[in-house]
Amino acid sequence: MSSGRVETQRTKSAADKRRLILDAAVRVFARQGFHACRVSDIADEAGVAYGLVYHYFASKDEVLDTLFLERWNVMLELIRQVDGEQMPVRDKLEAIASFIVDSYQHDPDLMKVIIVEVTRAANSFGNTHIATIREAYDLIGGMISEAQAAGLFKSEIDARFAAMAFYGAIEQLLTGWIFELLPQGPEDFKRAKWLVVETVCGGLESRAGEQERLG
Amino acid sequence: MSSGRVETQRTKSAADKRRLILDAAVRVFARQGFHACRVSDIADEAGVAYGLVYHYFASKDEVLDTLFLERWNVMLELIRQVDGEQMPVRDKLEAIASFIVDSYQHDPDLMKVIIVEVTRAANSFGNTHIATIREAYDLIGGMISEAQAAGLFKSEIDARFAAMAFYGAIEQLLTGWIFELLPQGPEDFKRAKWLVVETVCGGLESRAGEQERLG
DNA sequence: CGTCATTGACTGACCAGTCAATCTATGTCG
DNA sequence: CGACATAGATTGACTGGTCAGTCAATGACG
Repeated sequence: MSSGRVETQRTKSAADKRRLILDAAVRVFARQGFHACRVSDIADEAGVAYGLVYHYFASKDEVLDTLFLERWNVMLELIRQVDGEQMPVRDKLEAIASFIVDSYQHDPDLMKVIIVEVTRAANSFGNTHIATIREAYDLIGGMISEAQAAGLFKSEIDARFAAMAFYGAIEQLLTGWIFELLPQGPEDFKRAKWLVVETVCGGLESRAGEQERLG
Repeated sequence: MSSGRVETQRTKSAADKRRLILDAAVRVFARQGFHACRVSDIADEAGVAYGLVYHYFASKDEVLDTLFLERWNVMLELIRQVDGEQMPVRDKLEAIASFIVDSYQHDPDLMKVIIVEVTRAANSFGNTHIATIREAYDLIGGMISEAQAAGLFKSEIDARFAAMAFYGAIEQLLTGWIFELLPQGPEDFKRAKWLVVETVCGGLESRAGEQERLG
């Protein structure tokens, strides 16, 4: 029992150091960018020796890979779960938007790193993880496709394109927050979740506007 | 007259070298990424000596700055022009979407570089050019705001957020093409222009779907 | 004492930017 | 016309600094 506790303690302690480094890396990557920062910056931020980073990770790249995969897999799980449930498309899309916005609200640095250093980095990490990234797009595309088959969504708009537009709209809101171009109070986050879904599903046009255009 | 022609010839020739370097840089940046490429790669690609790059540009950064500003300013001009014209919002937004999609179709490498290396690079070039980038978002936001004031667009959706969602949707389509996740035939480009506007203005929901949701 | 965690000085490679030399085109003047 | 002058274009070897990754030594703990 005592040895078990101690064992757990030791393991936990080791795991904590690893996490300490990961969390420090998030802050450093967010502050300076992946390329602009040195591995020693991460070690310093974590309060550990330079070499320890290489005890837990094979390379600087692997640190970012780990951060990305950790978060993206949680999101994939959420999307898969939502996908399996019986609920209106609109609610499904709102659940996804909510998750992403909540992720940003909870850890803006991490989401900044993921967006800035991975999902758009077509020549480096983005390319490495393209299959994983794509999975999210495909799942969303599937949901939209289903809604189209059910007659709830227009069929003229290719589901894959619509999925990208939807995801892109969300990511750009985060980008707006990252660049401090959009207000980010609790109320703004809450409204943003609804706003993206309303824009993409219901459209920006008011009933009157739409009628005017069509009439 | 003769000396004038010769003068023009010389000037043009010098300008051509500069352009040669810029065009080569686009290809190299698109292929390898800004950070991963060396200045010598640009020189080699352009078929000029290493030092000549520094005759025309103060630094590697300045090459990318130049490429970005050249293109972004053309876009800003287009948006301003559209903004000043008397035409339906939908057509204005479609003009913008068309311009961006056409830009990609005409020079995918350049748009890849601008999106990947600048508009999302929150810690480097994106931050440098944030004021210029923002101008585009603001102009689009202004158009949406006007449409809301005229009762054509819903007023519940903050115009700045809507503008980001709209722009983000377009940029994500380009990202989809860049990562080769979306088909990119001439027909796909044509439909994409319409699709983004239809999604954002009219919404994905079919009349039947919307009625079902509301009823 | 054996195992794993931790340390940080060191190395080897890499590359942006410099610069002195060379070339080319044009202008000028005897 | 030809010799010389000037300025800008062009060249590429070189330098100085940076930094990812290594490793031998030390510490902690059972």
